[in-house]
Amino acid sequence: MDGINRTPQTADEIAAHLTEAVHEHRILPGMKLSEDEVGEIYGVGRTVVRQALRQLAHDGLLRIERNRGAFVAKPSVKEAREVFEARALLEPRTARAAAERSTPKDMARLERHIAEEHEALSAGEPGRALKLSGEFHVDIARIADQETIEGFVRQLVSRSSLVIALYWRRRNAMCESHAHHALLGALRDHDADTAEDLMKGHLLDLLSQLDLRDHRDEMLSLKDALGR
Amino acid sequence: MDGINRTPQTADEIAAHLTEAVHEHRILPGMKLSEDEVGEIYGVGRTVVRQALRQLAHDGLLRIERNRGAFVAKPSVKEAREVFEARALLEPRTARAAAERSTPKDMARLERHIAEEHEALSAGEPGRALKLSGEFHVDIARIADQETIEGFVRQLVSRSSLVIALYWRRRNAMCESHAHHALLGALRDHDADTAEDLMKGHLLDLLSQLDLRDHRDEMLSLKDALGR
DNA sequence: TGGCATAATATTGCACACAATCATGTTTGC
DNA sequence: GCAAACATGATTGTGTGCAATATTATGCCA
Repeated sequence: MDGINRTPQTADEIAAHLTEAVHEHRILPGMKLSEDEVGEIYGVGRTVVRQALRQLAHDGLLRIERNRGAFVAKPSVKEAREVFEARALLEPRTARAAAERSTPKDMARLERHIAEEHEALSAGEPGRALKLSGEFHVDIARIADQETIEGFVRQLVSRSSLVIALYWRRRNAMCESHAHHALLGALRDHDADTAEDLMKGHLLDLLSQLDLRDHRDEMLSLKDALGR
Repeated sequence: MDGINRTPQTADEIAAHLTEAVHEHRILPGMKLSEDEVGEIYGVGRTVVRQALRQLAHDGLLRIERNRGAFVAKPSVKEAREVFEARALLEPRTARAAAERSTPKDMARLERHIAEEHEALSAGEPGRALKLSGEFHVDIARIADQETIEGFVRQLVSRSSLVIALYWRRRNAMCESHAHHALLGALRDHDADTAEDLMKGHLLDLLSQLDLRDHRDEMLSLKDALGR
């Protein structure tokens, strides 16, 4: 649908593919990504894999330890708060700009996004729903025609996926699609104020559904300090 | 003073060294950074250089063209506006947070920064002054204890250096150190409102001193399209 | 003389081989 | 029996050689 080549070959494509796997929670925090292993999966040498891994590490998704390997990052509680504070600074104002610039074509795209999100939830694929939910936020920055901020939001959404994987309270469902639906309405009506407020509230909702007590990350870091 | 090893060896060190050169306007937009050349300078192989170059490209400082090489990016007018819009979203609120958390140790560090900035201007080293001016902004994010935003600001400051190299109006001096001095005072007094306002105004001042007329970048892109 | 096709050259893209370093399992001494 | 030191295996770090591709130079033809 979106990509022609079925198997990613270049470093950027592999990085994008791995990022998507993180978004869908198919790759979880703490997992090791061996160069040989990844290279064998995609049928490329270690040189290309290394480039992709360093790229993801630069975005904060991986943590490369010298002569140890690349591990999926496990954001600390502080890091989790920082990610959502940064999103709170960037996204509401970006949603306002998007509301002022939105076109019918953008609206159609967002509607399709929401529809797929619903579909994924109905089909019992929370990972795919989460990925689409993140892409929704990136798309708003794209509608605002702010490529620089779009890059930041993309990175923050990726790291948010890790945060959700670690600190999400309820495993069952993310019943947040109505927030996206409301945002869609504000964008269609070019209601900048409402769009900004909705986005701000949406991000606060997300944050409030996280369990960010201090001892949690210490437990996790201990757990893998002894039990891998 | 800051680094023990005089010659950068690892990819991150080389990337930092090159970034510093961009900040000091010793490396200008459009310049080509050959892998062999850079590798010979630092005494390392092309593998390490390639990692550093791709890292800088990911930050938007370089543009890597396939089988062509790495060239220092030349931000378009749109990109320049985006950079300062992103800074306007991030830095004022971050200055507010810094004002609420600033310690005497932080103040001493900032004072030393400003003193060095003055010194560089007096010594007729505008490049070094510009670099220190950028580090001032990054330091405020550090004082706010926001590592994620600090990373974004670091990237935006780097790209701002490129923007200034391309679109700055007056070549003579950047008499903006008084703005940094005023900010220092607000941070010392824990005056969050003033700090936020000062930062916002400071960024607007910077933007207003740029010549962002539309034809400028087309001229530049034409110039190197035919005359290298 | 100007335009185009072709050959030569230089630079990057990639895979591979060797070196360095860390983790693990074994052995030895107390 | 326990701890520490050592040897072994595995994984990453880096340099180098070959292949692919873009640019430049050259010669031919109109």
